[in-house]
Amino acid sequence: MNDSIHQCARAILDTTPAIVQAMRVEMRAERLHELSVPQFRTLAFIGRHPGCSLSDVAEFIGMTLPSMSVLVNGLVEDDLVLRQPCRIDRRRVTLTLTAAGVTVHTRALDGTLAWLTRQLSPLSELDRVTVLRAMDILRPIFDASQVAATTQEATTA
Amino acid sequence: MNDSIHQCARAILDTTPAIVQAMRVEMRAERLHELSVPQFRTLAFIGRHPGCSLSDVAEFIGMTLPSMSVLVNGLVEDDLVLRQPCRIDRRRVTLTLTAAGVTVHTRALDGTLAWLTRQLSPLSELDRVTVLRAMDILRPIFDASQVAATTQEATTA
DNA sequence: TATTGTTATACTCTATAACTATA
DNA sequence: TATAGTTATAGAGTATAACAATA
Repeated sequence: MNDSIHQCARAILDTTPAIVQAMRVEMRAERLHELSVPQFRTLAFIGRHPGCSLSDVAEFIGMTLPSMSVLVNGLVEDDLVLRQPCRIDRRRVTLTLTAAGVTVHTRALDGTLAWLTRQLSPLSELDRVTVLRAMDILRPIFDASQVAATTQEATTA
Repeated sequence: MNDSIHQCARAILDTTPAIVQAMRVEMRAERLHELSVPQFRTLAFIGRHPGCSLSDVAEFIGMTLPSMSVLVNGLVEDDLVLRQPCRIDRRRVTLTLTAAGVTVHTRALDGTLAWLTRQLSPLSELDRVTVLRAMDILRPIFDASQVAATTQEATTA
Protein backbone atom coordinates (compact mmCIF):
# COMPACT_ATOMS: atom_id res chain seq x y z
CA MET A 1 0.00 0.00 0.00
CA ASN A 2 1.18 3.56 -0.51
CA ASP A 3 -0.85 4.24 2.59
CA SER A 4 2.45 4.48 4.45
CA ILE A 5 3.47 7.54 2.48
CA HIS A 6 0.33 9.39 3.55
CA GLN A 7 0.71 8.35 7.16
CA CYS A 8 4.28 9.46 6.93
CA ALA A 9 3.38 12.86 5.47
CA ARG A 10 0.73 13.37 8.11
CA ALA A 11 3.13 12.44 10.89
CA ILE A 12 5.74 14.92 9.65
CA LEU A 13 3.10 17.63 9.35
CA ASP A 14 1.95 17.07 12.92
CA THR A 15 5.31 16.56 14.55
CA THR A 16 7.99 18.79 13.07
CA PRO A 17 6.25 22.13 13.71
CA ALA A 18 5.74 21.09 17.34
CA ILE A 19 9.46 20.32 17.67
CA VAL A 20 10.55 23.60 16.12
CA GLN A 21 8.04 25.55 18.21
CA ALA A 22 9.34 23.89 21.38
CA MET A 23 12.86 24.76 20.26
CA ARG A 24 11.87 28.37 19.68
CA VAL A 25 10.30 28.60 23.13
CA GLU A 26 13.39 27.07 24.68
CA MET A 27 15.80 29.36 22.85
CA ARG A 28 13.79 32.39 23.85
CA ALA A 29 13.59 31.24 27.44
CA GLU A 30 17.37 30.90 27.59
CA ARG A 31 18.27 34.44 28.45
CA LEU A 32 21.94 33.75 27.82
CA HIS A 33 21.75 33.76 24.07
CA GLU A 34 19.27 36.01 22.39
CA LEU A 35 19.08 34.24 19.06
CA SER A 36 16.02 33.35 17.04
CA VAL A 37 15.96 30.06 15.14
CA PRO A 38 16.66 31.74 11.76
CA GLN A 39 19.48 33.80 13.27
CA PHE A 40 20.92 30.66 14.78
CA ARG A 41 20.72 28.75 11.51
CA THR A 42 22.31 31.65 9.64
CA LEU A 43 25.19 31.84 12.10
CA ALA A 44 25.66 28.07 11.79
CA PHE A 45 25.79 28.26 7.99
CA ILE A 46 28.27 31.15 7.95
CA GLY A 47 30.38 29.31 10.50
CA ARG A 48 30.48 26.25 8.25
CA HIS A 49 31.02 28.33 5.09
CA PRO A 50 33.28 31.25 5.95
CA GLY A 51 33.40 33.82 3.17
CA CYS A 52 30.07 32.78 1.70
CA SER A 53 27.84 35.29 -0.08
CA LEU A 54 24.44 36.56 0.98
CA SER A 55 22.82 34.53 -1.80
CA ASP A 56 24.44 31.36 -0.53
CA VAL A 57 22.93 31.74 2.93
CA ALA A 58 19.56 32.89 1.62
CA GLU A 59 19.29 29.84 -0.61
CA PHE A 60 20.30 27.42 2.10
CA ILE A 61 17.97 28.85 4.71
CA GLY A 62 15.13 29.19 2.19
CA MET A 63 14.61 32.94 2.49
CA THR A 64 14.50 35.69 -0.09
CA LEU A 65 17.52 37.88 -0.62
CA PRO A 66 15.96 41.00 0.94
CA SER A 67 14.84 39.05 4.00
CA MET A 68 18.29 37.61 4.48
CA SER A 69 19.84 41.03 3.91
CA VAL A 70 17.79 42.41 6.81
CA LEU A 71 18.52 39.43 9.03
CA VAL A 72 22.27 39.58 8.35
CA ASN A 73 22.19 43.33 8.87
CA GLY A 74 20.94 42.72 12.40
CA LEU A 75 23.74 40.23 13.02
CA VAL A 76 26.30 42.71 11.69
CA GLU A 77 24.92 45.44 13.96
CA ASP A 78 25.21 43.06 16.89
CA ASP A 79 28.82 42.45 15.85
CA LEU A 80 28.27 38.72 15.34
CA VAL A 81 28.96 38.72 11.61
CA LEU A 82 31.56 40.52 9.51
CA ARG A 83 30.27 41.69 6.13
CA GLN A 84 32.94 42.74 3.62
CA PRO A 85 32.79 43.55 -0.08
CA CYS A 86 34.37 40.85 -2.22
CA ARG A 87 37.54 41.97 -4.02
CA ILE A 88 37.03 39.86 -7.10
CA ASP A 89 33.36 40.64 -7.73
CA ARG A 90 32.47 43.83 -5.99
CA ARG A 91 28.74 43.23 -6.21
CA ARG A 92 29.12 40.41 -3.73
CA VAL A 93 29.73 40.43 -0.02
CA THR A 94 31.70 37.88 1.95
CA LEU A 95 30.34 36.85 5.31
CA THR A 96 32.31 35.50 8.24
CA LEU A 97 31.67 35.12 11.94
CA THR A 98 33.35 37.53 14.33
CA ALA A 99 34.89 36.17 17.52
CA ALA A 100 31.72 37.23 19.32
CA GLY A 101 29.68 35.46 16.64
CA VAL A 102 31.55 32.23 17.20
CA THR A 103 31.08 32.54 20.96
CA VAL A 104 27.38 33.33 20.79
CA HIS A 105 26.71 30.59 18.27
CA THR A 106 28.65 28.01 20.24
CA ARG A 107 26.84 28.94 23.43
CA ALA A 108 23.44 28.78 21.73
CA LEU A 109 24.36 25.47 20.09
CA ASP A 110 25.54 23.94 23.35
CA GLY A 111 22.50 25.19 25.23
CA THR A 112 20.00 23.96 22.67
CA LEU A 113 21.81 20.65 22.29
CA ALA A 114 21.83 20.16 26.05
CA TRP A 115 18.09 20.86 26.20
CA LEU A 116 17.43 18.52 23.28
CA THR A 117 19.53 15.85 24.91
CA ARG A 118 17.46 16.13 28.08
CA GLN A 119 14.27 15.77 26.05
CA LEU A 120 15.63 12.67 24.34
CA SER A 121 17.06 11.05 27.44
CA PRO A 122 14.02 8.82 28.16
CA LEU A 123 14.36 7.17 24.76
CA SER A 124 15.81 3.72 24.36
CA GLU A 125 18.96 3.21 22.33
CA LEU A 126 16.88 1.62 19.61
CA ASP A 127 14.53 4.59 19.43
CA ARG A 128 17.45 6.98 19.19
CA VAL A 129 18.89 5.05 16.30
CA THR A 130 15.52 5.11 14.56
CA VAL A 131 15.24 8.88 15.02
CA LEU A 132 18.79 9.43 13.85
CA ARG A 133 18.23 7.36 10.73
CA ALA A 134 14.98 9.17 10.00
CA MET A 135 16.70 12.56 10.22
CA ASP A 136 19.43 11.36 7.86
CA ILE A 137 16.75 10.23 5.44
CA LEU A 138 14.80 13.48 5.61
CA ARG A 139 17.59 16.05 5.62
CA PRO A 140 18.61 15.80 1.96
CA ILE A 141 14.97 15.86 0.87
CA PHE A 142 14.16 19.15 2.55
CA ASP A 143 17.43 20.89 1.92
CA ALA A 144 16.27 24.34 0.82
CA SER A 145 18.30 24.27 -2.39
CA GLN A 146 16.67 20.99 -3.43
CA VAL A 147 13.21 22.41 -2.82
CA ALA A 148 14.06 25.50 -4.82
CA ALA A 149 15.40 23.33 -7.63
CA THR A 150 12.32 21.14 -7.88
CA THR A 151 10.04 24.18 -7.64
CA GLN A 152 11.90 25.80 -10.52
CA GLU A 153 11.75 22.54 -12.46
CA ALA A 154 8.02 22.35 -11.94
CA THR A 155 7.57 25.98 -12.96
CA THR A 156 9.55 25.73 -16.16
CA ALA A 157 8.01 22.40 -17.09
CA MET B 1 27.21 4.94 24.45
CA ASN B 2 25.46 8.21 25.02
CA ASP B 3 27.15 9.34 21.84
CA SER B 4 24.00 8.37 19.97
CA ILE B 5 21.90 10.78 21.98
CA HIS B 6 24.12 13.68 20.98
CA GLN B 7 24.16 12.66 17.34
CA CYS B 8 20.44 12.36 17.57
CA ALA B 9 20.01 15.81 19.12
CA ARG B 10 22.28 17.33 16.51
CA ALA B 11 20.39 15.66 13.67
CA ILE B 12 17.05 16.97 14.95
CA LEU B 13 18.51 20.44 15.34
CA ASP B 14 19.80 20.44 11.77
CA THR B 15 16.86 18.79 10.08
CA THR B 16 13.54 19.84 11.61
CA PRO B 17 13.94 23.60 11.05
CA ALA B 18 14.78 22.89 7.41
CA ILE B 19 11.60 20.85 7.04
CA VAL B 20 9.39 23.47 8.65
CA GLN B 21 11.02 26.23 6.63
CA ALA B 22 10.39 24.28 3.41
CA MET B 23 6.80 23.81 4.54
CA ARG B 24 6.44 27.52 5.21
CA VAL B 25 7.81 28.37 1.78
CA GLU B 26 5.47 25.86 0.17
CA MET B 27 2.40 27.11 2.04
CA ARG B 28 3.20 30.67 1.09
CA ALA B 29 3.79 29.71 -2.52
CA GLU B 30 0.39 28.01 -2.68
CA ARG B 31 -1.72 31.02 -3.42
CA LEU B 32 -4.90 29.03 -2.83
CA HIS B 33 -4.70 29.03 0.93
CA GLU B 34 -3.21 32.00 2.66
CA LEU B 35 -2.36 30.38 5.96
CA SER B 36 0.83 30.59 7.97
CA VAL B 37 2.05 27.51 9.79
CA PRO B 38 0.83 28.78 13.20
CA GLN B 39 -2.55 29.75 11.74
CA PHE B 40 -2.81 26.33 10.17
CA ARG B 41 -1.96 24.58 13.41
CA THR B 42 -4.43 26.72 15.33
CA LEU B 43 -7.21 25.92 12.88
CA ALA B 44 -6.35 22.23 13.14
CA PHE B 45 -6.50 22.31 16.93
CA ILE B 46 -9.82 24.17 17.05
CA GLY B 47 -11.21 21.75 14.49
CA ARG B 48 -10.24 18.81 16.67
CA HIS B 49 -11.42 20.55 19.86
CA PRO B 50 -14.55 22.53 19.06
CA GLY B 51 -15.53 24.85 21.88
CA CYS B 52 -12.02 25.01 23.32
CA SER B 53 -10.79 28.12 25.11
CA LEU B 54 -8.04 30.50 24.08
CA SER B 55 -5.80 29.10 26.81
CA ASP B 56 -6.24 25.58 25.48
CA VAL B 57 -4.98 26.54 22.03
CA ALA B 58 -2.21 28.75 23.35
CA GLU B 59 -0.89 25.96 25.53
CA PHE B 60 -1.03 23.34 22.80
CA ILE B 61 0.66 25.52 20.19
CA GLY B 62 3.20 26.79 22.72
CA MET B 63 2.41 30.49 22.48
CA THR B 64 1.61 33.06 25.12
CA LEU B 65 -1.99 34.10 25.67
CA PRO B 66 -1.61 37.58 24.18
CA SER B 67 0.09 36.18 21.09
CA MET B 68 -2.66 33.65 20.58
CA SER B 69 -5.28 36.32 21.21
CA VAL B 70 -3.86 38.35 18.35
CA LEU B 71 -3.54 35.32 16.07
CA VAL B 72 -7.10 34.17 16.76
CA ASN B 73 -8.33 37.71 16.30
CA GLY B 74 -6.99 37.63 12.77
CA LEU B 75 -8.76 34.33 12.11
CA VAL B 76 -12.00 35.77 13.50
CA GLU B 77 -11.67 38.83 11.27
CA ASP B 78 -11.15 36.53 8.29
CA ASP B 79 -14.32 34.69 9.33
CA LEU B 80 -12.51 31.39 9.77
CA VAL B 81 -13.12 31.09 13.51
CA LEU B 82 -16.16 31.86 15.65
CA ARG B 83 -15.32 33.37 19.04
CA GLN B 84 -18.16 33.41 21.56
CA PRO B 85 -18.27 34.17 25.27
CA CYS B 86 -18.79 31.07 27.38
CA ARG B 87 -22.13 31.01 29.23
CA ILE B 88 -20.89 29.12 32.25
CA ASP B 89 -17.73 31.10 32.86
CA ARG B 90 -17.98 34.45 31.20
CA ARG B 91 -14.27 35.14 31.41
CA ARG B 92 -13.70 32.43 28.88
CA VAL B 93 -14.30 32.30 25.16
CA THR B 94 -15.30 29.25 23.15
CA LEU B 95 -13.70 28.79 19.77
CA THR B 96 -15.13 26.88 16.84
CA LEU B 97 -14.41 26.78 13.13
CA THR B 98 -16.84 28.48 10.78
CA ALA B 99 -17.86 26.71 7.57
CA ALA B 100 -15.26 28.82 5.79
CA GLY B 101 -12.71 27.84 8.43
CA VAL B 102 -13.34 24.16 7.81
CA THR B 103 -13.03 24.66 4.07
CA VAL B 104 -9.83 26.69 4.23
CA HIS B 105 -8.24 24.32 6.70
CA THR B 106 -9.16 21.24 4.69
CA ARG B 107 -7.81 22.78 1.51
CA ALA B 108 -4.57 23.80 3.20
CA LEU B 109 -4.23 20.36 4.76
CA ASP B 110 -4.83 18.57 1.49
CA GLY B 111 -2.44 20.84 -0.39
CA THR B 112 0.36 20.54 2.12
CA LEU B 113 -0.13 16.80 2.44
CA ALA B 114 0.01 16.41 -1.32
CA TRP B 115 3.22 18.41 -1.48
CA LEU B 116 4.73 16.41 1.38
CA THR B 117 3.72 13.19 -0.33
CA ARG B 118 5.53 14.28 -3.48
CA GLN B 119 8.65 15.07 -1.48
CA LEU B 120 8.55 11.65 0.16
CA SER B 121 7.80 9.69 -2.99
CA PRO B 122 11.43 8.79 -3.78
CA LEU B 123 11.79 7.03 -0.43
CA SER B 124 11.74 3.28 -0.12
CA GLU B 125 9.03 1.59 1.87
CA LEU B 126 11.58 0.82 4.56
CA ASP B 127 12.66 4.45 4.81
CA ARG B 128 9.05 5.57 5.14
CA VAL B 129 8.47 3.16 7.96
CA THR B 130 11.59 4.44 9.69
CA VAL B 131 10.45 8.04 9.34
CA LEU B 132 6.95 7.21 10.51
CA ARG B 133 8.25 5.43 13.57
CA ALA B 134 10.61 8.29 14.36
CA MET B 135 7.74 10.80 14.23
CA ASP B 136 5.67 8.62 16.53
CA ILE B 137 8.57 8.49 18.94
CA LEU B 138 9.18 12.25 18.86
CA ARG B 139 5.63 13.61 18.88
CA PRO B 140 4.76 12.88 22.51
CA ILE B 141 8.08 14.30 23.67
CA PHE B 142 7.63 17.70 22.05
CA ASP B 143 3.91 18.17 22.38
CA ALA B 144 3.62 21.57 24.01
CA SER B 145 1.09 20.39 26.55
CA GLN B 146 0.61 16.96 28.02
CA VAL B 147 -3.01 17.72 28.89
CA ALA B 148 -3.84 18.82 25.37
CA ALA B 149 -1.99 15.78 24.05
CA THR B 150 -4.03 13.32 26.09
CA THR B 151 -7.22 15.19 25.21
CA GLN B 152 -6.30 14.91 21.56
CA GLU B 153 -5.65 11.22 21.98
CA ALA B 154 -9.11 10.73 23.43
CA THR B 155 -10.72 12.81 20.71
CA THR B 156 -8.94 11.27 17.76
CA ALA B 157 -9.31 7.72 19.08
C1' DT C 1 -7.20 37.57 45.14
C1' DA C 2 -6.71 34.50 41.10
C1' DT C 3 -8.01 33.53 36.35
C1' DT C 4 -9.21 34.62 31.44
C1' DG C 5 -8.64 37.32 28.04
C1' DT C 6 -7.59 41.95 25.54
C1' DT C 7 -4.94 46.07 24.43
C1' DA C 8 -0.64 48.70 24.03
C1' DT C 9 3.87 48.64 22.57
C1' DA C 10 7.87 46.92 20.50
C1' DC C 11 10.67 43.75 18.41
C1' DT C 12 11.86 40.16 14.66
C1' DC C 13 10.63 37.64 10.42
C1' DT C 14 9.35 37.86 5.94
C1' DA C 15 7.61 39.26 1.48
C1' DT C 16 7.31 42.29 -2.85
C1' DA C 17 8.74 46.29 -5.27
C1' DA C 18 11.96 49.65 -6.44
C1' DC C 19 16.50 50.94 -6.35
C1' DT C 20 22.00 51.06 -6.72
C1' DA C 21 26.25 49.25 -8.09
C1' DT C 22 28.88 46.14 -10.62
C1' DA C 23 29.68 42.82 -14.39
C1' DT D 1 21.14 43.44 -19.99
C1' DA D 2 21.84 40.40 -15.97
C1' DT D 3 23.37 39.74 -11.22
C1' DA D 4 24.20 40.86 -6.11
C1' DG D 5 22.65 43.34 -2.71
C1' DT D 6 20.12 47.19 -0.19
C1' DT D 7 16.26 50.08 1.05
C1' DA D 8 11.28 51.07 1.46
C1' DT D 9 7.13 49.50 2.84
C1' DA D 10 3.92 46.42 4.82
C1' DG D 11 1.92 42.66 7.36
C1' DA D 12 2.30 38.58 10.42
C1' DG D 13 4.29 36.44 14.57
C1' DT D 14 5.61 37.03 19.05
C1' DA D 15 6.84 38.81 23.54
C1' DT D 16 6.15 41.65 27.98
C1' DA D 17 3.51 44.85 30.55
C1' DA D 18 -0.65 46.90 31.81
C1' DC D 19 -5.44 46.52 31.87
C1' DA D 20 -10.60 44.91 32.34
C1' DA D 21 -13.91 41.57 33.52
C1' DT D 22 -15.33 37.68 35.95
C1' DA D 23 -14.96 34.06 39.50
